[in-house]
Amino acid sequence: MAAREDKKEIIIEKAVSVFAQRGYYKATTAMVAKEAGVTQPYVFHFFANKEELFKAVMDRAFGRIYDTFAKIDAPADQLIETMGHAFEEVIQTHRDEVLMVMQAHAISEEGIREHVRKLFKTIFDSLSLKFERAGIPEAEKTAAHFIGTGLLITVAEVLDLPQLTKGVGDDG
Amino acid sequence: MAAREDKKEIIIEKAVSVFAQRGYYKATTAMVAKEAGVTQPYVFHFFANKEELFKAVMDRAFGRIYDTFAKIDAPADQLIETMGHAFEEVIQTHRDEVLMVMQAHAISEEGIREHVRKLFKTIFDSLSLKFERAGIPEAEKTAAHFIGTGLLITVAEVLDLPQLTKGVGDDG
DNA sequence: AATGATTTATTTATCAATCAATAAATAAGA
DNA sequence: TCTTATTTATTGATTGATAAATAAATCATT
Repeated sequence: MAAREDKKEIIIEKAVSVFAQRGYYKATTAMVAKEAGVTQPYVFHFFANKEELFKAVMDRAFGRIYDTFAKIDAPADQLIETMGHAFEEVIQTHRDEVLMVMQAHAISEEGIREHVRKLFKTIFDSLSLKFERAGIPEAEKTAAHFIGTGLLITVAEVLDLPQLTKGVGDDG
Repeated sequence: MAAREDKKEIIIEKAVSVFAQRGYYKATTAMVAKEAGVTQPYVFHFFANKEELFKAVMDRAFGRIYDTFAKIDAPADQLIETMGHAFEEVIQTHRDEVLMVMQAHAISEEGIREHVRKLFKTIFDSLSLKFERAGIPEAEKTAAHFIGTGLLITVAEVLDLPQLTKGVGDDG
């Protein structure tokens, strides 16, 4: 029988796709449990409530994006382009996670909103620092633009409006 | 006693703020009814279901943003700046409506998503056309960037991260 | 103008469904 | 046997929605 940590891991993994596809409110703990091959009440053995489960899922998804940017090391004049490509790659390999992260700001649960706030701030700060260290002028503005582009890509994906991203990513 | 259309109007008006403040799923028809000074079932006398009510609310909010841009007439070299200022003004005068529109893409109700898609497309097309007619190069890309900035402002507002919008709006 | 009939507006009461969460019971392994 | 892992059974709370009842307004007729 699978060890406790394994089961917890599986639940988080499956919850990512359930939350991503249905959104926080339409995703039920029963669905997550079913996907993970576990009974619904057993989810609450690992997470105090639905909110805590979602936070764990967000940490997982955010972490992947954070790590993707963190490990990039390119010369200043290619940094933004390289990071842009890296982001596009994450979107392809972990589409659900990225879309979920970029839509999380719309969840009106106070605890979640605060958590999401911290995660966005962490990403923004690390982007700013990276750009600043690379000697890129207006590092913060560039970081903000980077996030704004991510949001735009998400809306284009979710609403199936590819026109919105035609030519996006060509420059900074 | 208020005429039928008046009541419907009042319900939409109050529903805007309820939906904006609580989000689609956490907003209940009972709350909307209470704010409008009406009983909960009576809301269903005007709208077939919660979804239809929300669509009406979205039309109202989107319409305001659309009209704001539509009536702007400025020389090409000042158009984007003028429109940016106009948008900032709408955010101040009708904050709830703007934030709601910019977050609507995260609602996972199929009917709503399709409606939101059409509204976003309408705005994007009209922005593109306006920029194109003004002789602005890369009109579509500019329109997309405009929307992306709106999304960024929304996230900054909702998550209380003013750093994200420091310096945003200074250029195109 | 007063009265009664008829339609329109609005409420009370309630249903059926869903869901997160708890508690108690059982199975498995050490 | 004792602990850990997991399930069954159940609950309490919400919520969108419906149906039946009431009140208010409108209108026709005397």
